[in-house]
Amino acid sequence: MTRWLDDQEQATWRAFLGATRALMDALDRELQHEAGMPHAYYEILVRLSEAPEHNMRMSELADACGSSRSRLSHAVARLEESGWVRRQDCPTDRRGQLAVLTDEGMRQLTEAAPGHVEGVRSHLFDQLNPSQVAELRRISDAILGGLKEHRA
Amino acid sequence: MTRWLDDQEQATWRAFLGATRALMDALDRELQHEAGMPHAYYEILVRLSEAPEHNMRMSELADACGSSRSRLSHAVARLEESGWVRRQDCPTDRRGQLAVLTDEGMRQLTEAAPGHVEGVRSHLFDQLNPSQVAELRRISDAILGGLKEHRA
DNA sequence: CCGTCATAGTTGAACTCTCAACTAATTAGC
DNA sequence: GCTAATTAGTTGAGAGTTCAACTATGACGG
Repeated sequence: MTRWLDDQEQATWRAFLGATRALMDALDRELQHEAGMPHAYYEILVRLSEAPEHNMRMSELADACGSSRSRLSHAVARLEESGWVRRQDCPTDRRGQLAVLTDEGMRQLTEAAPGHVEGVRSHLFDQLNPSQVAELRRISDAILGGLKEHRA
Repeated sequence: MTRWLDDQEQATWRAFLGATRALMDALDRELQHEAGMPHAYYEILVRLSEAPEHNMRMSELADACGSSRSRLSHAVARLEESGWVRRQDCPTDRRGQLAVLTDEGMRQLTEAAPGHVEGVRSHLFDQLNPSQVAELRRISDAILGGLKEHRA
């Protein structure tokens, strides 16, 4: 009954696994080394920096980062200790919290960004031709689409 | 100086990030739920099951799994507690250790495999057409190749 | 041989993530 | 309005990962 992987699929799966793991590990290591934060935390700062007023509801932010609420809660607690984010009560829903990017957080992000972008470019985009980039986009969208359906 | 990402690259990067994260999270959750182990541990069992005599040197195994030595050491310790792997002194190098898949470990793997493969198929391959699978393979190889060069 | 350097693997602490349980506030049904 | 069900977010414990420090063995140059 099991629909096993054929050789082509098996090889693709292992290559994909190896590549994404190595890529993420490299970016995480670089970011940790140069900016003192893991990639997941960097992404939180990015999302906040793009939000109006540099703030977002916790849930919104969790969705944007593809993170669980719990994970985000712990992460924001950590970022608060660093002084890069602060929490604020939501004015329209008394259950809610806003995560707000501080000026110091924005400064950190501005410092970290060039190095990280260079990492993404050199490890990923420099290795692919334009049509591969386009295809990677379509492939990623397809995977994400499938997973969203599964959840529904 | 910084080679920033253009819109197409930015969108591709975020889609890729979201897709791989969601995919790995889903597979990890399924494996944890159905087999009581994370994906990284499953991979260790797979590699051992493919090795002659069901055993491998720790370093070899770490390389095969794209894992650090430390990570593997902790993981094998955990798998040893579960009785799925055991350690054995290497006969040719007194510094070395062999990780050996136990019969019970093999049984666990055999039980876990169909569910996991179904996950990989439904979440990944069912979402892609054959040419996308082929392209994903080439893209993954390119990324991996680039990272290996970087290290050298 | 002997000192130096590299390799194999482990360890503990600090950190991050997951999961389930929990509080508190909002919404929906009757 | 009042109770029940959702939703927002937090918390603590347990599990996995990272990093640097460490032990022990093997390899190499003189």
